[in-house]
Amino acid sequence: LLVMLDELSPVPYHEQLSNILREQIASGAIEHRVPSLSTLSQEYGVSRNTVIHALATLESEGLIVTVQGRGTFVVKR
Amino acid sequence: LLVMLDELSPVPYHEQLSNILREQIASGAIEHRVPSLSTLSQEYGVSRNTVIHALATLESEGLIVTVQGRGTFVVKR
DNA sequence: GAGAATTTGTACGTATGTATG
DNA sequence: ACATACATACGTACAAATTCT
Repeated sequence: LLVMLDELSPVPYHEQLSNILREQIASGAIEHRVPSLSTLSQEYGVSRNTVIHALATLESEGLIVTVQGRGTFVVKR
Repeated sequence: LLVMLDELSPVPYHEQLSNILREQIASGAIEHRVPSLSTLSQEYGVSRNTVIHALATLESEGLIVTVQGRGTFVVKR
């Protein structure tokens, strides 16, 4: 169920992760809340900073919003 | 001539820097090429990562483009 | 209300890789 | 080949906001 990152791919981790999450949002697999930074970091085996990078991409695309102290959420459209 | 960052400000460094650069682009003080990461890092006394953060903001706004190995450039409009 | 736990935000230093000149 | 310049990624530390006990 959990798509893992490919360390041999030329696509960087942060981009692989944003691609995965974008797809999960599009498919409805993630409906409301995006897992926390720590959770994503552990599940995908990348650093917290890398997760932040991935989420920043999705936020700049307007797909999610992050709220300090609360979490990260899918933008309804 | 060089506006320095305010360490007491609640506005984070990366945002102060992106604000400064945005203004310099708008005013024409930076016409074509944005100083290198190392230059900005040294001049403003912040880390390379912080400069990258600031530039990423401007790039997401479409104001600049960064090209690996070449540099960072103002987008003509 | 107080305190702890959770969660995102900022920032640094470091290392290595990739692309250009 | 060498220097320059951006790209990715890690670990770490602390701050700020929210939520839970």
